[in-house]
Amino acid sequence: MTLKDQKSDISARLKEARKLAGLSQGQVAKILGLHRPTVSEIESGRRRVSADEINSFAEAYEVSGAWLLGEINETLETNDPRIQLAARELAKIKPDDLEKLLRLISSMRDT
Amino acid sequence: MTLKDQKSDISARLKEARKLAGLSQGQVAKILGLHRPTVSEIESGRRRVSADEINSFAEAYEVSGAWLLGEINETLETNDPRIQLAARELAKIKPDDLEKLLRLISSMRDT
DNA sequence: ACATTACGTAAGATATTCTTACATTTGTAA
DNA sequence: TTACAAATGTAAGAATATCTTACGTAATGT
Repeated sequence: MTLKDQKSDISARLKEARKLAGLSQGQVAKILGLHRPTVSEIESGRRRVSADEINSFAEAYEVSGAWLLGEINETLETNDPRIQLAARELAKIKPDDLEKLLRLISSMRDT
Repeated sequence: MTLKDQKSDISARLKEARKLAGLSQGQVAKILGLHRPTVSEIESGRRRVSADEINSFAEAYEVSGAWLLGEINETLETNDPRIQLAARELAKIKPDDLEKLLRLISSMRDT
């Protein structure tokens, strides 16, 4: 699989975000501790971007990492008979723990 | 800079999310088109994770990429054994139903 | 036009990742 | 416990990607 075939085009968003931030590739390279050609390669989609680099870019450009990833909010339907069965399983968990669990899961949940 | 020094520990979240999804490394590897040792290396922090891989993991585990990036505040003690136990129960529920279930319970929680 | 800054790219050196194989751990049934 | 199976960890050479420096072109401003 070539790099160009990758579905999510983070490179375009990185380039767009950089310009919105009013920064040059050289400035960004210095901030992130990269070489300038590396930034060029990234924005042209010839070089991958790691998780930590995404976070660094997001901070430098003041955008969310989620936006850089191209995450799309998806809605979903809530009517399914199997839910009630699953809910009965959940009911076995102690209320105190359930509260914590819900907070954990909701923080992980797709928006 | 070694890989372990990277501030955002996406590897730990990937491992946690996989277990919550009830998947083995082998299953995940097949879904994402990776070799199983690669998943192992990723979860141990010895291999980087690219932007597209983050999106793929997020979809497979049904968590947000933002959470995998560590953007969402982790206010919870995830090493609490009681929560791990509860999470194991939740892992038995089919991923498709999990999100629906969470919505149901969230709506019940508000009173 | 000239100077300066920004950006793209080439090429060899370096580093990472891939792939296969084997080892270790963990879970489970006899 | 022992034995077996499944899951995970890891080693090592091959394949690939990235780094680093250098040079070239395009854009911008004076």
